[in-house]
Amino acid sequence: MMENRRKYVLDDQIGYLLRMVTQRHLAIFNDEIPEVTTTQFAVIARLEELGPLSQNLLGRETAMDAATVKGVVDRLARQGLVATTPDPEDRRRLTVTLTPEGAALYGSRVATAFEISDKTLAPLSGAERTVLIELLTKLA
Amino acid sequence: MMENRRKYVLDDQIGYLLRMVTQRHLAIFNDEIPEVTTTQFAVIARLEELGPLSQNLLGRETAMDAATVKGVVDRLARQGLVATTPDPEDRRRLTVTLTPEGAALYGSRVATAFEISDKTLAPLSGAERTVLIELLTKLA
DNA sequence: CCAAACTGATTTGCATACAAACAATAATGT
DNA sequence: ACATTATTGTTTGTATGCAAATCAGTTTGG
Repeated sequence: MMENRRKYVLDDQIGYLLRMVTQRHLAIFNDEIPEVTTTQFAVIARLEELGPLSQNLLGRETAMDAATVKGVVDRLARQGLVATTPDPEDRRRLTVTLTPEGAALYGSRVATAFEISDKTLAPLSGAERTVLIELLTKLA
Repeated sequence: MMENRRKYVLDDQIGYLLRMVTQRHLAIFNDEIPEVTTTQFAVIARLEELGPLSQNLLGRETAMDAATVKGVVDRLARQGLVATTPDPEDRRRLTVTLTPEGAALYGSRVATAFEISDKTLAPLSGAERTVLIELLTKLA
């Protein structure tokens, strides 16, 4: 008698693994860069890379929906790391700009951000890291 | 003149990739099993696997902290999928039990849960899936 | 035995995350 | 021109997720 039905082991499910690895990564990030969160840093990095963006476009560039990006931008603005200005061309738009303080934070923390990625991947060899990034990219 | 400093490309960072893959997975789950969330299903699956557990232990078994698991259990209890009873052995403890309704939901949805994992991994070959799960397990 | 340390649960506060509904504005087709 | 449609941003509601503080109950060391 063969038991053919696979057992649903939570720990083997992709969703559960993603959640746990994310938890570990967030903890490392929070230790190393307590001033901002991962999402806030993502916004700053994109603004540094692409220059001023409308709030909606910024959301698309950082994989956040409109409601989420609004909250993130609000909190960054409260910290003085970004500024928002109305767009005279399109009165619906809100342009989000990196402030000098935001740019300074980015400049002083990029190296640490790389270290955070390294620490997260520390249990893997170099080759394994490359494979993992490739596979996750296919799933993103 | 070699530019030696690596550029911080958000899309290559493990944290950003994890967030995007998780988003895709959550969307698939929500499509297929709208009655409960991924975390709620994780709680149900663990209770099915291990039987009644104290709320704190349940949290450890599902990688949720005490505050988070309380919310999840409360919402599951409101839906009648789990029940909580005080533990006479240790008056601090709250025992969480799967109700018949919860067990029925699990039974009727496990197969779909497998399909969800499959759909999430659909862009990968069988060999790639195995590798990915192995690598993520090392990072969890 | 009993103070100190520990554990279980709750609460508050903050930060994502997404769905749904909405208002204002812009673009489009006829 | 103008009604339809689309886009941008805001708001509300629900659900994680974690830190920190607190309270109640249990265990342990001297």
